[in-house]
Amino acid sequence: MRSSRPPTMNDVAAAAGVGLKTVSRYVNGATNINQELSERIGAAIEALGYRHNLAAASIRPGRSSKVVGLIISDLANPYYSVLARSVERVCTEHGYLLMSASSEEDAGRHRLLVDRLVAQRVDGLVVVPPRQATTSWATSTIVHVPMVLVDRPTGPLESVEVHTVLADNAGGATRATAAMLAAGARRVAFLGDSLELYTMRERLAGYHRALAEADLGGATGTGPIEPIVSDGAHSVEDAAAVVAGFLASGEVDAVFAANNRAAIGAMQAFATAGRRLPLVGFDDFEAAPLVSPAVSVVAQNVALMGRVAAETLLGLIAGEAGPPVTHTLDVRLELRGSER
Amino acid sequence: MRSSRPPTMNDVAAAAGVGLKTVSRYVNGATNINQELSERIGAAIEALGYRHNLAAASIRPGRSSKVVGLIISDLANPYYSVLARSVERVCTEHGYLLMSASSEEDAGRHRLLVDRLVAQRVDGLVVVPPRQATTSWATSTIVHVPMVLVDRPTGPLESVEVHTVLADNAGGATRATAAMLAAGARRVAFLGDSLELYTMRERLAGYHRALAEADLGGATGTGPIEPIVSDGAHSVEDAAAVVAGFLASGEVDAVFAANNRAAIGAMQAFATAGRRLPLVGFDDFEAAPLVSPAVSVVAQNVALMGRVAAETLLGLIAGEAGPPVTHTLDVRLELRGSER
DNA sequence: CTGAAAGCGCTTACAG
DNA sequence: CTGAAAGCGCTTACAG
Repeated sequence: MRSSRPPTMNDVAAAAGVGLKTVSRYVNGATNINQELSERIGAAIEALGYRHNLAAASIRPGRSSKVVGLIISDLANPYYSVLARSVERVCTEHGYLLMSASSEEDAGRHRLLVDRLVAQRVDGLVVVPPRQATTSWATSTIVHVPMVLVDRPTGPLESVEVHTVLADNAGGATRATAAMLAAGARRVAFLGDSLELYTMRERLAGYHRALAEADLGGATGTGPIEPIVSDGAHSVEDAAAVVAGFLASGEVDAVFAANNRAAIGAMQAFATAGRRLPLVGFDDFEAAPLVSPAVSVVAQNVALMGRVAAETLLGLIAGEAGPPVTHTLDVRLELRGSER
Repeated sequence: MRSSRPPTMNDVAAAAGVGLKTVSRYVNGATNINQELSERIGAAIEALGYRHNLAAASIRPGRSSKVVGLIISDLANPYYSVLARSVERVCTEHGYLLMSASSEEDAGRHRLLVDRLVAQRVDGLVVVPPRQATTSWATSTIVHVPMVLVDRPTGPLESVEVHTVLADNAGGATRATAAMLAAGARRVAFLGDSLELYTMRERLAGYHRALAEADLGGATGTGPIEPIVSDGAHSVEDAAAVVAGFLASGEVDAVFAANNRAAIGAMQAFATAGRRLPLVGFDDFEAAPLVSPAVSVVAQNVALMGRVAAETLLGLIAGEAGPPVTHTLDVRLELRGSER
């Protein structure tokens, strides 16, 4: 089916009886070409089935590949697929193609992907940093290719500043917790995933702040509010089990679910137990507005995060200078009923 | 930050005082290299910060780029992101990188993406065909690069057979419709998206078959069952409006929602009206098991479709011959309660 | 406006 | 086991 050797620009030049350079200009859309030569080249390309080879065209240093790399945790996770789509959209607008890869939250695999993408000579990288980097990967990568971080900042090992796009995790968590406190809850539990995750640490800090502010405000009038913290919501099942425990203990009267797996697990536990507690989740999810009562959430503008990251990267690629900046994007508290 | 000219293999060879070829062997993992030279090369690479240039390495004809292209409708759609993740996983297992792009169901953009990916010299393509191709894009593409179709077959304009991975859309629709008929429904409506979509036509055909079989079986005993068909469920809102109409008319006593936007729209219309009809959807979705009653669906094994497509493509790339085959994967009827 | 030459970073036969 | 030469498909100065 496929011929042994695909036709090259040289073949086209020979067939059209013109110089190689003229074919190159034709293919690259130069306008000032003799009408007749132009037609002969077009015919030769058609007849030979010639396809321009962008990979060959881009090996010359300084010439960009017009490909951007994206490293996320897992493309099947809606959070990351929306992010990827948003990055892709910006790339498309600027004539770039996207190469995306899932690190699966594995630092070794993350490192491998960075190296591979750099070897592939992408023009730049949008990266969700690995959970626990054991090497200063960002510092060594930034030397080779422009890079923007998203969702999480660099780790403590890094000795370089990088452009970063974050959501206001702490602020959102504070508002979510405060909403339940305002509705009369007193023993609000934090239900999150591993505190190795930057986003979880931030959300936990925000939760603590809300409790402290309620104390100061004398909102409850009966002494300090004790935090109740679980970082065991690695999966929906784990989260459901923890919440079942909350229900059984009788010591919890509201739940701040710090990611959407936690929120869904809580919903399952409520359904199983036949009774519910006030609930606010972090990150919106498809089912949230469809159940009864609809689940209140802190919603990140994921598409905007992707757009800002991609536009920042494209700016860097285009040569924009300036010190690295961290964008912290606002989140939205979506009150739908479950907070009371 | 980035030096003017990145170091090349030649620079490494000079710095290490060895031939270019030896550096090439070192970089490509050849084992039979003099220990001392090997160490000098390693040190030079480290000192210079050399990175292998895969783009340059792959321009030689016959040498693969180890990159696979994927064209889907929209990466932010969970159906496609799960498909993409599955393709990515197989690629990873075989040392390939994935370049994915969203066609947005636009034939022109689809064509552009195919051309761009071919120009980029991907080793192969996994493609969701465009809804309404006005050119024989598949026929002309297959000449340049191995290709596997997924979710939909080639259009009528194509004069070539291509490996294809499909779900049993018609069979699933028949079973979904039959389940509601069996539960006593008599006026089951089909609620789908544009019939320009292959999958919609197949699901509609399956729906008709279920009605015809019920007639033959004398399931209702009161004459032929009349089909009620709407292809207006382009969005959740549209679907909700159509279902609101069904409820108001009193002429519909069950709904087969032929995609998950239609199912979600139906749920919203039920919630608004305060009463529901038996419902079965096509394609599982996150909220389906979480609502009450839980929504019954026909579930495709999307991950398996991606895997089969990717493995077929990698086989083609590896040189496996044989006539194109169409894989039609089974779907699963997930009965959760809403069918009655 | 057009072409022959040199070169991009790398690998592939070919000698040693 | 190692290296100098030729070549991959293309673009970039440089002449005309």
